[in-house]
Amino acid sequence: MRSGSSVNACRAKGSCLYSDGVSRPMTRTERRRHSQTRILTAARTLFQSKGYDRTTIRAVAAAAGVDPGLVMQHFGSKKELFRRSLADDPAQAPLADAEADLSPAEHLTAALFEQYGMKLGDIPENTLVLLRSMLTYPEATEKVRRNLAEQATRLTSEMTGDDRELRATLAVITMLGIILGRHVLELDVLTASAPEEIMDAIRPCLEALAEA
Amino acid sequence: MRSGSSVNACRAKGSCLYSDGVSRPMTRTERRRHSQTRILTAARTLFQSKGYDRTTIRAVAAAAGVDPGLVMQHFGSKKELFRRSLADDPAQAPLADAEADLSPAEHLTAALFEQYGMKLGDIPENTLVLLRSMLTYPEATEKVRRNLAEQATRLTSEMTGDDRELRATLAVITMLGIILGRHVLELDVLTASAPEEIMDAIRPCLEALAEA
DNA sequence: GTCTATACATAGATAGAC
DNA sequence: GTCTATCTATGTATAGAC
Repeated sequence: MRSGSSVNACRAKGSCLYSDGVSRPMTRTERRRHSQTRILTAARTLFQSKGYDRTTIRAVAAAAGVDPGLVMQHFGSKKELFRRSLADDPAQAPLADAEADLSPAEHLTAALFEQYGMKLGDIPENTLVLLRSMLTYPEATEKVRRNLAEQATRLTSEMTGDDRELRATLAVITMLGIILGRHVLELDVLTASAPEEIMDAIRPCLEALAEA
Repeated sequence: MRSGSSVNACRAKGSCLYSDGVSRPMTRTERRRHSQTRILTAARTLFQSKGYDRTTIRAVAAAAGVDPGLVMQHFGSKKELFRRSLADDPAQAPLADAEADLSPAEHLTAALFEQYGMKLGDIPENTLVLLRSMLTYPEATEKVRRNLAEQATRLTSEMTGDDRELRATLAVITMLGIILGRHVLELDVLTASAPEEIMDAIRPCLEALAEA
């Protein structure tokens, strides 16, 4: 009975309604993609809230409404599932060129806000997945280290002064701290403040770091 | 044979040499304290470097040169062992009163440095144990949240301006970020800089936050 | 006080039925 | 494609011998 098995498949993976409003059985490929997506979404949610170690394959499968074995079938290992949870970054926007009429300090601050500021309100899940595990999962630690160093280097190239590398690093770390405080530690003062308020409050601080 | 068992005990727990240079058998209480200390030291080292989840009772026991069962005997559970690794804070020095001739901004910065600055070079292990697990071990998260909130409140009381609570929180978070970057993430720019350099670089930033 | 042995739970991963 | 059953490893915790 094809319709019967189709109903089962639908229950397992959610709605089977297509854009034309007609419910029909999925192809193998479609169903495969659908499952993968569901699993990946569940994985991201759990990795993000509990970190790598405390997120189990079994819990991911349960949250996705599939069998644990299926998770392995699709992703091969927990490590790989984690990697895939980090991937597919939604358009990691490169730094735009500076407005011509900005001072160096304003420019650096603008660059930081462009990179982080827009994220203060709504951070991509990939980032939060990485941040949550950055202190305890070695692979995540290394990735964060590289990201921060890269961002600091980019800033350094636009700064002056003997200690510009140090100041650039401090600026990057400051933004990291704010994101941690707001989205991971969830300090109530930070979650209660609007992103614009936070940016306004931290701006003088960043501009101070920007100047030699 | 008392001397024989004494030798064994010594090997298990290190030297039995006393201040008078004579090796003699320990009392039960002495040996108990000695074991506890060894276990606690090993636990702190592991919790600090690998975090709560990846630190196993077995690894702690191995590092301390004792049996896993003994760890349980002394501390009852892993949670409790972790708590004890956080305790015994070496003199959590209260904030000293401000020098009379400091501006409010300088005062706040001085207060932060007194609290954190001295730690930039040499952080108590207890603190690092807590920080390493603060993103993944709920009990640690909560403790950090409380600590930060408390410190921010203390600063807020000495500040002015509508957004002083927010700015105080940002100041505290900034210091946290630096400590994380230097001692946990171990960003090479930060580990390579002297504490004084870092303090000099971040001072204008903190003073900017201190002013309404 | 300390260690051996083990109970008990839960993890990641694999093999094969459907 | 998906699920059941299971293997294997490892963890915390306990009971009892020494």
